[in-house]
Amino acid sequence: MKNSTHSDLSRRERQIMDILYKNGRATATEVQTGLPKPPSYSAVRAMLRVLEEKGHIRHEEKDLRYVFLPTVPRDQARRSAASHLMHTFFENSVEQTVATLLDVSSRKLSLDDLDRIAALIAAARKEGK
Amino acid sequence: MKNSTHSDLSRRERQIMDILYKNGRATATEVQTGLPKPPSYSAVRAMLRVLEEKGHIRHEEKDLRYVFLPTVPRDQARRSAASHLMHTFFENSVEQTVATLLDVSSRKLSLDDLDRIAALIAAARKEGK
DNA sequence: GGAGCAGTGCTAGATTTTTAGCATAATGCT
DNA sequence: AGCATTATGCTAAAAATCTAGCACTGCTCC
Repeated sequence: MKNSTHSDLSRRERQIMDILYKNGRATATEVQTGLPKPPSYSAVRAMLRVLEEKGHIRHEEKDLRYVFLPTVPRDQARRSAASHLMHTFFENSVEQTVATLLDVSSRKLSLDDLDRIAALIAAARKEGK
Repeated sequence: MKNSTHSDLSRRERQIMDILYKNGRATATEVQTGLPKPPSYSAVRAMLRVLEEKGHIRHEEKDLRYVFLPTVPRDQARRSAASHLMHTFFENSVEQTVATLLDVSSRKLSLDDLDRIAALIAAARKEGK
């Protein structure tokens, strides 16, 4: 069993996984167009094959095409990505992380959004009690 | 000038940058020990040299040793890492991101912590108004 | 029915990454 | 002074990544 931390993927592999996590699933062509400085189609296919061999992704057949998706469930991937971010950049401080998130996207937040976020805090408080 | 998105670093380069962002700064030896499956000291040095050539890091001399640090200021790196996370895994939703952060570290959060986070929301609300 | 897509599988080769090894310089100790 | 230790600089080469090309299959639409 491979311990597949996001951080021991190669550059292209990581870029591909990012697309897959973002979209949930994607065909080879979609991956190709999503990639920075897109390589040839065959190149993408080869990389997908390797990722599959390594167990990071799997494919399903949909209307005669392959659709690729991560083997690790999205929720789990999210959690570990979030942990890694906090750990690497924010000294594991939720507070600092949230502060930055709010700051980065302050333009796009409505009052309703803020209400919902506040509700999350309240819920956490109740839970912790 | 290189457009240095975090995502077009090689595997080792990324691992090294993570250590540097986490610690703020580090000597070659510290980088070495921080690396998963640590390679030889010379290997680390070589990679640091490359990272420096590419402009991702620089070094200062401290007591006759080199101390390496990222060229991009920590705050800026934080912001773009946080953005990338939200974008890749959370459909740009602050709310969902925060929910996951809270969940992941619920054990470690005191009521005070939650108060401070709530205060951030309140501040954002005031600001937006 | 066959020409033209659009997809897959595989392989060989170029390019990058990653690594170790060796030479050299400065320090500190005996 | 001489030696061990701990740095740095550089280079060659192993290993891994990344890429393109070709062969094959199945579909569709003249």
